[in-house]
Amino acid sequence: MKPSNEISSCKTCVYRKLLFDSLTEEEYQMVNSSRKEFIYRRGEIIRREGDPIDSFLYLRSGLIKLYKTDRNGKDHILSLNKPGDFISLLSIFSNSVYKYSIAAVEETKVCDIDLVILHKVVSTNNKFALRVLNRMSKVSDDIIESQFEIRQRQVKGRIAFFLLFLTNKIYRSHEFRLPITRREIGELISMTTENTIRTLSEFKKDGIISMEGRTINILDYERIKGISNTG
Amino acid sequence: MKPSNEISSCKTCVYRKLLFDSLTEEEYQMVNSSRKEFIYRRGEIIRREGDPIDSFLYLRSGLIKLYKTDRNGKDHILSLNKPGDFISLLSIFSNSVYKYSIAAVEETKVCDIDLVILHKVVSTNNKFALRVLNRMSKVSDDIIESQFEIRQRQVKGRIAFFLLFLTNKIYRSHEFRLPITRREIGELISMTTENTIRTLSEFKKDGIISMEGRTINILDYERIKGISNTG
DNA sequence: CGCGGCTTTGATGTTCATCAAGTAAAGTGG
DNA sequence: CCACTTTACTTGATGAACATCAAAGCCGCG
Repeated sequence: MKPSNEISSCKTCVYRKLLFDSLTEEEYQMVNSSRKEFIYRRGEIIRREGDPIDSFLYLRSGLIKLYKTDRNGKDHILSLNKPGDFISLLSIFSNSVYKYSIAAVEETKVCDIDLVILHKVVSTNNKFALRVLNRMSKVSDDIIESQFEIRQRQVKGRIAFFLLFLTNKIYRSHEFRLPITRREIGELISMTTENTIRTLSEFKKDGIISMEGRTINILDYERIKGISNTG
Repeated sequence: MKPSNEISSCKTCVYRKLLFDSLTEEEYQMVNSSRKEFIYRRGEIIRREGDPIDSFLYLRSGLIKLYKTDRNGKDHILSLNKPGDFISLLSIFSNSVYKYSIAAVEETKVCDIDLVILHKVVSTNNKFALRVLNRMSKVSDDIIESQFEIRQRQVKGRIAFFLLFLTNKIYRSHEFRLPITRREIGELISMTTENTIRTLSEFKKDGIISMEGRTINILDYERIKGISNTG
């Protein structure tokens, strides 16, 4: 991790409108003066479960995973998040330590605001507080939602569901590079690496996707949708 | 569902201290005057997924389940909640409809506050707003946490985990009546009714619990803990 | 008193994890 | 930059874990 050389302007930030819009000029200056930027490379851990929470984080660019390591040392990925989603969960208002680990799965730029400053603004600006909280609660809701979708499917349905997620939510394209390894896909949708690979290979053999290493092309979108809906 | 005959006093309510403490007398009167109480019997649905959210609900007594029905009509229980937990999730600030269904699993008393009133108080009283939101976020966090615990275990570990949940979190006793059917246990910990029954029977045969219908007695707590930790 | 939901057990088959073994790719340090 | 190491990827074989199917007893309730 390294501090970003040039701090990006807030003028062009998605959050500016989304969130900081409701701040007074004075409040905004306060937030902005404490703001730091960091860049993390693929694989770097941004925060570790149990780390003290002393700042409010949000994603400027890139892609991160929220995950948790179980008693056998196996990681379980709770969600992949992109700019517009928050990294900090609601725990920043109730917990003193992170409940999940956060890692970059591609080069990622993160803004970091001192939690003391954020608390100050939140306690004086109600509109802002509600916006922040709404936004953060969406992350939790999405995790619960996707786990519900995963747990009702078997392996083929899970892979299809995951491919649709990338197609529609992350890349908005039928062609993309898988952002995570096959092992991580398994950690996200609760199956083994081997079955992840086998299922992807099967989809390829059946001609519903093409696949060269990490590059995926959705050839038969409707059929994938069908598998996701019935598998 | 029926309106409660006598409205319980707020003086003795767990939430009074937890939450309403931070209200001014005027705010409190406003909340309280809009407050209604309802009693639901075992099996009654309190809210259905998709219902409009027009009130803020909290549990006075009893036990409820949050659940969601999948595309095959199978229910998946997300959590069991008792007084002190909120029923309304964070969606009350961001969504117009419920994302989950809520049903009583035993006779349950619910307080109902008009959402317009709640919003008004929230927007003027910051301390109260944060308390409400913290409290609600705990429900989401708990769901994510328990799904994480469930998905890393196989059937015996799941049943053991569930028994520990009842013992430690719900009843604080080694002897209790199962609040839900075996089918519902399966819906909660993602396994079939048959395997739920088989596993419970096995625990009984092995002498680590006793079981007469719904009545369970934890005979060998340490062994159950062991199974939950390694199963 | 009969119907439907809950409970139980056994038999059977499918799905999936595990194990093994090898190739390919990507870091890493001299 | 190349040898070395590690991590990622892949396929096949095997067996364990678990779902499904079937059949029957039980219980509460209208």
